[in-house]
Amino acid sequence: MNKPTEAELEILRVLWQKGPATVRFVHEALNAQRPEDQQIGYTTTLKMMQLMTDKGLLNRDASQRTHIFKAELSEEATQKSLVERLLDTAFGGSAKKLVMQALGQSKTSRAELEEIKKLIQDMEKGESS
Amino acid sequence: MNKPTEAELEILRVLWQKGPATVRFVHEALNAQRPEDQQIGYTTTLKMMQLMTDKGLLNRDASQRTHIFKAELSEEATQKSLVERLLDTAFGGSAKKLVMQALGQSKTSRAELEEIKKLIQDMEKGESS
DNA sequence: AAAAAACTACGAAAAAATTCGTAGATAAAT
DNA sequence: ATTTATCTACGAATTTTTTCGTAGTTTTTT
Repeated sequence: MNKPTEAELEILRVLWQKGPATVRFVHEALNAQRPEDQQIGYTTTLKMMQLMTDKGLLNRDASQRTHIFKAELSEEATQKSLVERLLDTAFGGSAKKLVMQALGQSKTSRAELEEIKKLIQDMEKGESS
Repeated sequence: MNKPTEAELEILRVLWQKGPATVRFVHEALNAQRPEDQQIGYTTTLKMMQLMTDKGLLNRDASQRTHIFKAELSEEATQKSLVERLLDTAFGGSAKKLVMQALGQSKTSRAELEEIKKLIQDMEKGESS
């Protein structure tokens, strides 16, 4: 029953990528990605992370004055539920459509394409029907 | 600049699937999918569709008293922008991760897998680097 | 032709998500 | 030892999204 909002996802992304971190660290990472004219305040990030902790999205180590937060759910688990949601809210359950959209619009590297192809081949092997 | 909200998507889905329709029709389709205890009011759907029309998401034929609405953007165009959004809000731009998630969790038919593989092969051909 | 049902318009309440300011405490710098 | 910077807590303002009630018309039913 987890559906992180957009703002929450931004924070999760930082934590997934950089590992457990302080509010300050996350905050700076967020603002680094934002245009000059829409930087957010420190307390906004702080509040956000506090709320996320209450919701169970984050986990905090408060043994030091400066708390360390980490994502409670793995990147994969969260992505899975997001894809699931997108799949049936917007794609009527068709993974093919989604995949083709995703590949069609982004410049995916050759190496990545190879990996995907391998995955597909494995799936085809593993399937009986 | 299009990012339909969840509630808006629900309406769009009806219109994509059923074609241009009245508020009444959409409204009933929506409530048909909802549990008894969270049905929405008619004027809610109406207002929603009016707002969507203002935003340019819908298009209305008001020549009759009972207006007929249709989705302004095609299902594909919208899906594209949704995938785009998901890609960079949750997958940090990595189409590979998204694709692998999508394939990993759904039972995609062998035929569909083939189609996807073909797409990938085409992409690999078309690329120079 | 009166009553009931169905429509749109529209203001605004309610709910959800985001943002921020202030206060009080601790640590760091001068 | 003072001042300055940094942190968390927390209430609340703002913004966005969703919901609905009321009013005024037109159509349909009785």
